[in-house]
Amino acid sequence: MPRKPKQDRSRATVDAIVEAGFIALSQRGPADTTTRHIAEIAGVGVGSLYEYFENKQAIFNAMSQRFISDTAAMIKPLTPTLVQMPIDEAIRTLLNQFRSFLEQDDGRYLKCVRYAMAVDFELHLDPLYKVLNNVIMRYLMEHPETLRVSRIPAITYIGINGGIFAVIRHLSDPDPMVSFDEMADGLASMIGHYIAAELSLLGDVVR
Amino acid sequence: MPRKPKQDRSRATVDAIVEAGFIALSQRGPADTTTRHIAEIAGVGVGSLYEYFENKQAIFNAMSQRFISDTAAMIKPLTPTLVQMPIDEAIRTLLNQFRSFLEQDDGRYLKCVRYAMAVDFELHLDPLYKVLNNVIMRYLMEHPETLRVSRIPAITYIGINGGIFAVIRHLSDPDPMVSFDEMADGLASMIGHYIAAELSLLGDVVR
DNA sequence: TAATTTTCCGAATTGAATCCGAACAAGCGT
DNA sequence: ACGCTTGTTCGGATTCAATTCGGAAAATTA
Repeated sequence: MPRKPKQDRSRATVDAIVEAGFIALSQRGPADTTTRHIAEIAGVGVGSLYEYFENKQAIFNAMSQRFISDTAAMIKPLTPTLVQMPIDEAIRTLLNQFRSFLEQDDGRYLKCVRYAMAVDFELHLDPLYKVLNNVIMRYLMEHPETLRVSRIPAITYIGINGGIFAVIRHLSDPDPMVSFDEMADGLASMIGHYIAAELSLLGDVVR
Repeated sequence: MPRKPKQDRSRATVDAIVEAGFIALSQRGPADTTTRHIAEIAGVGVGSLYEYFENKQAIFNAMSQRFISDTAAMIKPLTPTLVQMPIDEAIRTLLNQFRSFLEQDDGRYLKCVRYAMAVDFELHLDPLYKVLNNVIMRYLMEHPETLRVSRIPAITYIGINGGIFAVIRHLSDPDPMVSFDEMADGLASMIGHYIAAELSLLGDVVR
């Protein structure tokens, strides 16, 4: 029965715990991250963890949620710029931004995603999907001719999921077959060509 | 210091333990899968687990390895058939086979893969990559004109990683935006169109 | 069969996660 | 300022799962 923090002091404690979770997890890995480590790094007693979190797993969940909402917050302001770009450039930009985001703070997020991310990913990824879907929707409205491309929902689904996991996997891969830029370029031109092919097909039919 | 099994009896025990791991994990989830459960399901004493496995994590690792090698073994014999198909049909076939494979035995594998990251077992994907790369290499040799398509390594990388994770994620998604077939069709036509677009581009240059 | 090696076991140990009640701080009406 | 209620912190005590260990049982060898 964890409580909700009512005062500023306790909100700061909760924050410190989540932050300490990122530090501990990225430093020691999942096996050696104990509640005492987290408490020590956060500068609070072990007992305090259980004031606001059901159990250790709940701390990881909170971290996951914060990570996703931070990612979404990072992408949201890019929307206006992205929708003005050619599709392939937009994808390259997005992938590169995601990469720097994951690598900031000495790769803290990246290390954590590797471990903690998938506990329940459908639940936590939601805000990120929302933002990305929004980007795509605005893109379509900005370029109305692309609305006639078929299989847009399926391509969106694959693009988003494939993109997210390909980036994470690539950054975790000690010996990737292709460079990051090559991969980004590959995904960008795959989707770019798909749309071009669909549009020219439409042109043929209309003609 | 876990030992290597020397007799048939002990090899059967090791097998039973790994098998019990799959059953326990898919039935109770990662948090409630204890060494005692695994031992009980396997029909051995708890102590026996540690005769052949360093620790609980090592059991999960063995499961991961078995899962990947089973997957690779499932795909390998499909190679000759796949390389004769049009690319989009080959992709659809592969994705559907992967799906049924994951869903066999009441989704035992699927559930385990979902928990995979939660339990922190690194998927030892290497053997699977090897088989898939082999399929692609033979495909290219069977259809030499496709060798001139650019960015083949990058597209391969994205296709494999995107494909694996898109399938797993889709099958775990309680409310997917698109049907499985739509997704498979999307990936298939995306790659199909990419290759077609690249080839027609080459044609223009040559002409 | 006796000696040796391999396998199996489960009670005892260990250590991390979790609980809990006492002590400390903040808000609040008087 | 003062007492009262509510929010917050803490760390020793408790609980429970992972792991160990020493010896019994089974298989193998000679």
